[in-house]
Amino acid sequence: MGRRRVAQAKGSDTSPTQLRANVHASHGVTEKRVRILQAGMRVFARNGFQRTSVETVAIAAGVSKQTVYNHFGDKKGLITAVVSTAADPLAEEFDTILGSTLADCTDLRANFEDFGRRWVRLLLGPDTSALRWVMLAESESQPELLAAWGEVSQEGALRQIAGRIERLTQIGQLDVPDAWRAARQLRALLLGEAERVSAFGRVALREEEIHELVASGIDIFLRAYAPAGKTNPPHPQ
Amino acid sequence: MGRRRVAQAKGSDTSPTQLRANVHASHGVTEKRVRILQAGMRVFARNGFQRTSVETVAIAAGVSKQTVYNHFGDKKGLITAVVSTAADPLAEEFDTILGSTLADCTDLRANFEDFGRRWVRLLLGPDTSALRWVMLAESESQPELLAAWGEVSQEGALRQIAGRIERLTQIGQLDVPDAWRAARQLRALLLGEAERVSAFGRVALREEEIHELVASGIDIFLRAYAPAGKTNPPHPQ
DNA sequence: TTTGGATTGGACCGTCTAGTCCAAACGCTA
DNA sequence: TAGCGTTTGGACTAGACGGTCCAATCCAAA
Repeated sequence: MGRRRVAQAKGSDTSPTQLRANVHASHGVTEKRVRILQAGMRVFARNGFQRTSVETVAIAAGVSKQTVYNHFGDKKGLITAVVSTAADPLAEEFDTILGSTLADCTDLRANFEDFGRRWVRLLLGPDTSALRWVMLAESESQPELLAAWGEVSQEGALRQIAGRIERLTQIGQLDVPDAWRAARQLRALLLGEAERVSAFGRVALREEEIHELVASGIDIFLRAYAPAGKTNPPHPQ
Repeated sequence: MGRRRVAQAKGSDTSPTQLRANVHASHGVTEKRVRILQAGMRVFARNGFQRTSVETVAIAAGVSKQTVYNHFGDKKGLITAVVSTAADPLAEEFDTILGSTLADCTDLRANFEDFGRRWVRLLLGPDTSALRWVMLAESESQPELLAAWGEVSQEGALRQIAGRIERLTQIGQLDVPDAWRAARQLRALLLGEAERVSAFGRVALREEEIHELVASGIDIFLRAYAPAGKTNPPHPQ
């Protein structure tokens, strides 16, 4: 703990562009740190936490091993930093998704499918699936890692979804006797199936797989919960 | 010419089981082997494959390390033997379950719930959840391990379930337009949710959790697919 | 009793890795 | 230019682990 530590300064800048050419130019304080985090993400996602040595990360980052230890203390600190850096934008993104879907609307099916696709993409898309797998696989040693990540698929997200379902029921667009249960069912249909198809995050889902999978889940969901009067149009494709 | 030396366990030893040519008396030959397998199951399930040394297994089995190597060649062989020993009864058990459920019957809901509970119990009950977790977590190094195990939750089982659903549709007890898709939905509702609740096999499911989870899954399934005429009685509880 | 495979204990090797330590080099800023 | 914090490379410790080798021993069958 007593190690000197550079300022936390966790910028929300996750700009895709990396490898800025300026070797020493602009204020190198956080630069090394960012490079280590990015390299860690790459190499951890590919090889797993346990099977990746600190030195490997250092080399991948073009940095000495000692620098890694200077910044993150020990391997556990490095892993934690990498994971939380990756998981940070997720909750926010989930709110964004929910902000524009599952509301009162004209085409309920299209709306739910849109939500489902974006939710699945968020958790199992190309950017996140590998790291998600690693976290799942090795969370035994660090269970707290899954907390931040899981937030967007756990109780917090579920509560919000249940709220939306309840409101849709109140305005007559759905006929759901138990919103909480329905939210869990929806998660199972979307994320459960997505996780299986993606081998629990080991392979990224293709867009067409996401489409089919979400269409299937939303179909049974609306078949079960669309009001009797509503037509519940089957997918036109 | 050396002594016995179970020579070159490396490459050529791809034979699944060395099938001890039981040169010896009936009892002693397999006894050590069985003890090693049982100990391996215990200790692997608790600590994982990678973090458990061969010597640990040997000690837990009350056997010398060399004996383990004599029987299984190397660590990979040991793991494979342990897993397949555990997974062996699963497929058979699934057939048993399916043999007595999802057939023509009077109470469809009770029948489906019975099937669901037994399926979930088979894959995530107290006996199997720990080992399942370990397999899932460490299948990166040995993907083939999941094959035998996954058989009861993968395509094979799914095909059988789809067959049952199709027949039930033909005799008018269900109204399912796409049996294959419905089978996948059923799996997501039952196993997907069960896996999440059990933290992907890390903790065994309690019987009441299984009950609630299966009741929920079957409820939406029948709500979606019960024929319009059928009453589809909600769970009396 | 002899025989020979099965078993044992333990030394041993090579490799990998987390983490430490340090002196020299570097680069920014006063 | 001098000072000061960061970085670097590399040597080093300590421990874990897979796997091998071997001499001694056990034990049931012939």
